[in-house]
Amino acid sequence: MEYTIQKLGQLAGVSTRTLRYYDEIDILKPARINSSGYRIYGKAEVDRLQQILFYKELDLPLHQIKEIITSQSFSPAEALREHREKLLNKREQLDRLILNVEQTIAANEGRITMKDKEKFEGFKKQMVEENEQKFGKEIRDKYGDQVVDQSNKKVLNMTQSEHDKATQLAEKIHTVLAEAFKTGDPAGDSAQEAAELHKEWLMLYWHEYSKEAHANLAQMYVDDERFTAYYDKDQPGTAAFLRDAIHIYTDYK
Amino acid sequence: MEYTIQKLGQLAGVSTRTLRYYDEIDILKPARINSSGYRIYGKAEVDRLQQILFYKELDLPLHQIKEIITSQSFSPAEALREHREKLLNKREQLDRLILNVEQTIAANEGRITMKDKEKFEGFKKQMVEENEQKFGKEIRDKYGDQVVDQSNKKVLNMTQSEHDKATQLAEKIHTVLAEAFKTGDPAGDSAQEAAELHKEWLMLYWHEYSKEAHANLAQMYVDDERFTAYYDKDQPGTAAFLRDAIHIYTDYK
DNA sequence: TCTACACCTTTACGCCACGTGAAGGTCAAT
DNA sequence: ATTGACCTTCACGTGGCGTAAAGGTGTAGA
Repeated sequence: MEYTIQKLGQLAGVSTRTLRYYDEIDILKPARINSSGYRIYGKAEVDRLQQILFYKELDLPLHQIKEIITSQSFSPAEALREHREKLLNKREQLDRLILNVEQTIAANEGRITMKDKEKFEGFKKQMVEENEQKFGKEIRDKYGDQVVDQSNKKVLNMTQSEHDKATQLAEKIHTVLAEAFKTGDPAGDSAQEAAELHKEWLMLYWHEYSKEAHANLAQMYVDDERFTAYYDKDQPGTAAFLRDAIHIYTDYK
Repeated sequence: MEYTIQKLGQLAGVSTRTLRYYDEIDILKPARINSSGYRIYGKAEVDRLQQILFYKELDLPLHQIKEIITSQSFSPAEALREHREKLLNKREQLDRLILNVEQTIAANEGRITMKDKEKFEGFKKQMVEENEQKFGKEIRDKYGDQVVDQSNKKVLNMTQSEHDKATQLAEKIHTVLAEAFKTGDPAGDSAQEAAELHKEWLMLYWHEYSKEAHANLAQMYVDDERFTAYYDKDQPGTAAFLRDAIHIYTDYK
């Protein structure tokens, strides 16, 4: 199959200018030039263009791409494996970024707090601070995507009235919880009322309720400092107290 | 919390040059200038930089970003929701690209064939040819990630000797299958031998075997033209014949 | 056969988002 | 008092094209 410059451009989704530029910098030459001086591309050029675009997707500069695919030690098969690796990396980074956005939304709604540093998780391309970057992932691994995702997903589709209700409930939890915290008894009436209210509040975000998930989430409030900071901001120890109350409420262990 | 230009740069993973440029083009001004002329950034600037980087991740030019975040009708909360949407879109596209790479690898190894057009699926950003773009996804939805992923994943980590063995087995399947096809009986000895060999071959790619997955894959060979083309290339109808043989072999239905 | 129109060509200037000096001032520690 | 890590402005360079401008080519229809 032979292609003119425009045909190839449409096939691959690039402009004719781009193809001429690639010709100019000797990274993709046409298979031949016809009698009128038109550039004609063949099968090999199609594959080569595909290779180029793969590398471009990884943000490699063209001169490096040129080096790579013109080097005689270049193995297309191996290169593809590496591509795949790097794309999977990129997807992980994108996932971090999505997590970041979701957390920023949550932070804006007062469901968690965020440190300045955390605001930029997912932007950094390098693997510096690998620990830090894995933060979100660890939470997910430990408590399951279910907990993190569900609460994020539903809130993003809430109506205004639902949202107002949630805010009101959250405030009520706060006052009842503060009252209960003074008694120091997580099994007491007010603490159990807080746990009950917390369940109600949770139902605005979750589709299904399970005691186990509720208890897990309570533990997460203690383990994840961003949640802890939110609950502890008036009285340190409140997050742990809420966890205890919920664990009693849910008969956990 | 206050930051000097370098501190903010490290926090956000951008260069000081970038921050000075953002100052220059009035997209991100420091909170104040100290007595020595140093740029000092505060909390509001941190948040604004985060917004800018979100938009940059979506490849918006800076002047547009400026317009957006300086417009008084700009709602950060809504913007975040939109961000999330677009990032999810981007991830879908990335998934298509990964699928593309995996298919290219498979094509190179002769497990499927690929048309020129398909070589560029996933590069095109627009939603033209929506049907075509969903192709890979549909296969996944229909047969489950398990079937597609497992066969892709393991082959990418195969050693040379494993790979040689796979190639030999594939050839043997081909000859036995061609022989069986002549008899026309998918329940016959040679057809069942082909099915058995196909299972052996499969075990080089899969971690676990189940009759159901095997039967499903066989049906996919018929439904997905790329596989069909591979099996039918010598004798049309071979893919369907293999499916029948495997369905008998696995007692499917 | 003329004309329209969609192609193709080369040449050349422009642009964005910085990178990379150069030349010099500031700050904290030694 | 010196070092060295900061900061400043000014200014030129660059990558990967976009976008005319000016002209040649191919073919379908009047």
